[in-house]
Amino acid sequence: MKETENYLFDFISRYMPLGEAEKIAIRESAVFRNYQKGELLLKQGQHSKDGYFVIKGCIRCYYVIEGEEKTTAFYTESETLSPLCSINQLPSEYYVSCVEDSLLLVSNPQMEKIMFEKFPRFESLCRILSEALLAKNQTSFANFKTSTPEQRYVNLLHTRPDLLQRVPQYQLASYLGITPESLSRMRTRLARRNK
Amino acid sequence: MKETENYLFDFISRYMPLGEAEKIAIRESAVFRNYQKGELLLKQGQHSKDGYFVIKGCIRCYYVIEGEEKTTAFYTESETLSPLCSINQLPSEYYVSCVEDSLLLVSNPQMEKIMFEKFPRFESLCRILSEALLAKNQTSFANFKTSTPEQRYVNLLHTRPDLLQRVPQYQLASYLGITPESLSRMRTRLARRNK
DNA sequence: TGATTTGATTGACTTAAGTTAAGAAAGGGG
DNA sequence: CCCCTTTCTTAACTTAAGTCAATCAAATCA
Repeated sequence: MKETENYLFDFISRYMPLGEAEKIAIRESAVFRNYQKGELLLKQGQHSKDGYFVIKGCIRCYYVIEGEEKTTAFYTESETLSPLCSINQLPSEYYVSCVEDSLLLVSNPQMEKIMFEKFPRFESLCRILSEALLAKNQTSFANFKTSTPEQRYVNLLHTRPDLLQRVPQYQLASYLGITPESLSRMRTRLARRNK
Repeated sequence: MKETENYLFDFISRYMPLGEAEKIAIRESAVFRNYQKGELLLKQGQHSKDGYFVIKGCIRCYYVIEGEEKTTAFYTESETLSPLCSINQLPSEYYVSCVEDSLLLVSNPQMEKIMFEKFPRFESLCRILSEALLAKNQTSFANFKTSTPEQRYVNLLHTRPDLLQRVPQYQLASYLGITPESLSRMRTRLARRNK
């Protein structure tokens, strides 16, 4: 457990140095949980305000549209899945499942509220993190819009090469906005071209 | 000016009720600025930490890729453009320009810091707003990924019908992830189909 | 191990997007 | 009002993605 706490502290300190008292507070209230490969953390229709910070493993968001899974996001080590429905109070439109056995830090607004009251700097931290996530998300979206499927794939190859190993190809396909068949053909096309 | 302040207060109060002292503080430090149609608020390569809240008008983000403008976002009344480069300190990769004469509230981290120190609740507000923006952005991205160009266009027709009037079609095209020619053909296709 | 499920590939065909180029329509400024 | 710029449309052609179906490979499990 010591190790996973240090992992978390290292991550946080990239954004804000932590005092001892604050570390203790986190140690006392942080909830770490293990999930198994294939486990569902959230189903469509459920109400959940939980957020997840990935210590180890990989989780995935997907929609089911006309019976088809459409994967929209993967979260791996040091990445945060923040809930979409916490503000509007609507039921979830998507699923969250575990791609691998994973260790996650789980949070929710009630826990955060308590922490913010005790340590206002945590709210500062969360604001900064949230702004950073927003910036990252906007950049990814812009990148997606301005690229062809092939450019997206090549880009993924460079920016997150691990994903190609960790995740089945049919999930990557919808993540890239195409069908599994198209991705398969694209790969053979690229292989032929680079030979 | 009274009117534009009230507009801002109304927006904020959707998220958090404001006390009189807080309203006064905003009144004293808020910077409103008018921009003309076509004016550039940010150029590629510039360093800027300014954020913009649109009181009236429309602004647009676009990249220039191989000489082509690729529009990635429009911001209209009550929407916020938060800077992407404030954290990483990198030069901007995109442009921001005014689609129409616009009235904007301008902010930057220095101003925010002063406000946060005087009124910690502002930081709370900014955290909440930022989380809401993140959720909205993630939902838009997921929607984009899981839709065909045609579905995106039809969806835009329903969710932001005003944009089609305010913005030239070639800018909408890249916003939808397609070329102007494709959008034009798509429109005739749809018109023929619905007749 | 053998059987079953799951994931990846391939092929044939359809559809729509990208590209290039030309011309028409609309809008703004003098 | 006309000219010029900007925006939109149309056409012909190329390319690649979607779809459906069959097959192949690999992982899982009884």
